[in-house]
Amino acid sequence: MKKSAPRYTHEHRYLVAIDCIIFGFDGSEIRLLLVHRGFEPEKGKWSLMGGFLQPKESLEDAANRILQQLTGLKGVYMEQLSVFSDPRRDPVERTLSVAFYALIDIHRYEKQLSENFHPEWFSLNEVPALVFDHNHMVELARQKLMQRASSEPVLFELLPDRFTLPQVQALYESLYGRKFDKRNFSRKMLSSSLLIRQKEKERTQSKKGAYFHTLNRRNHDRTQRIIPPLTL
Amino acid sequence: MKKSAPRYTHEHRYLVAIDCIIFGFDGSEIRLLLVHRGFEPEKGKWSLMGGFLQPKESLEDAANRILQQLTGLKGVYMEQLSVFSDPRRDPVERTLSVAFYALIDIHRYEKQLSENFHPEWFSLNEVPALVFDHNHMVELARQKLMQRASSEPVLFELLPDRFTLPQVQALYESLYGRKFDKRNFSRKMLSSSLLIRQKEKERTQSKKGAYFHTLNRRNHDRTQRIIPPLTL
DNA sequence: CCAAAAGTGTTTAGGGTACACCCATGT
DNA sequence: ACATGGGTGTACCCTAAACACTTTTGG
Repeated sequence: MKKSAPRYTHEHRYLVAIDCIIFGFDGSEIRLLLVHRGFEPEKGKWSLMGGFLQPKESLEDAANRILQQLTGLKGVYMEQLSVFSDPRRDPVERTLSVAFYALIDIHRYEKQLSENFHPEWFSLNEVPALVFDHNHMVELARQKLMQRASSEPVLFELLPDRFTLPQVQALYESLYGRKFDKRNFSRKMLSSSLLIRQKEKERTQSKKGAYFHTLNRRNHDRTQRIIPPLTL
Repeated sequence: MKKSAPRYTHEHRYLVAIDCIIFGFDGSEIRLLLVHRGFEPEKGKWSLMGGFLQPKESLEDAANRILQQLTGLKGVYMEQLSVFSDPRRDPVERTLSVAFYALIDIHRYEKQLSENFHPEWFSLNEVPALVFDHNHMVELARQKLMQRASSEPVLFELLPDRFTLPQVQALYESLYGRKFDKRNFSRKMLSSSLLIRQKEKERTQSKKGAYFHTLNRRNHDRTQRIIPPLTL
């Protein structure tokens, strides 16, 4: 009730940061790309890749810019997670942070681009202590991704253009921390008509070889529950 | 570990607003509480209830403050929806807006408290043109609520302490814009053991009267998919 | 007695789950 | 030949969906 006719001129302004939770998949488990924080406070500690919002960009623009700085990738799948706004989350000055999570094909990631940040991939199960509330962000992103992936085929964003069914299964198992039955899993996947089986096989993982598949982009568009609830 | 730290002196700072999408249920359909915007630009147009973030509060604090200003209610179910950050969304000055949606028991809402804002309840199907990107926010909130409600019993936040099964069904039907089969619906609801049937009946809607029910808060806590997917 | 809404049970079909064996190949 | 991982089919169960009649009571 304190302002009867609020003018913008009397309002406070805040720093706005973007932090990116970058997921990748190494073929057997989901990983997280972290960097060494390059400035005080908490310089040198592990951190999510982040940056400040610039005057002429939207948050989505900023997130893409930051992601590209680190990975060299553009046009990556990305989603807003949440804003973190505890007044004391950054001890230097009050800063709001908008967290985004991104799913990238780990093989397209170009190491050399980002040497300044000393980035490293961590297993989702072995995330080190991070600056500020970044551990919390990671945990929330994991949960949201689990939820999302149970109703939409987003996890394919983590896979290369050609992938095998056992790879897909390993991906789901890694995210949900569970084993799935091979037969049921492949039946579900194939019945979605999301996958197109190739003639070639992948032969490094087994003697018999596993068929490569590609995504059927046509069906991929429909956000309908193509992948059934997965009975999580 | 922290040293006397530099401020982030070269970074820009931004206005941060909060906008609340306030849902209610009048017994037959879901409604939206809108206010007359009290200041320029777009003064007098319909708008979501909003306000600016204050220096010592988190966004959640601010959203609760704003909601209480308008409705007199505290401790309301509320959730962060998204941040809207198009650089040109507010023509006066760049403003980020964090949208929250809230579910309130429309009967607890106290008209008199909020006369300054000339609030009015609108049917979700007849939302007028709103300022800035508020129509977009409403649409997104509706979608998110639908999603949420299909896996968690959140919609009970819209109902009074005692309610009838036909009311619950009308609520779901209003949100999803579909009819459900009475028999299947009540079986699902009752099998969740979320509801406790009372001895009294509600008698204004029908001659026979419908049993009141209350929420079983014990089961309500488990976020597990108590309410089955509802086959949307 | 009639209108209006509330309450209740059965059948069927589809999808999820559990479960075990053969296949292809490199060593 | 054998070890390793890849691929496939069947039976059961549970849940969702479709569907219609009886009950209550105010007018």
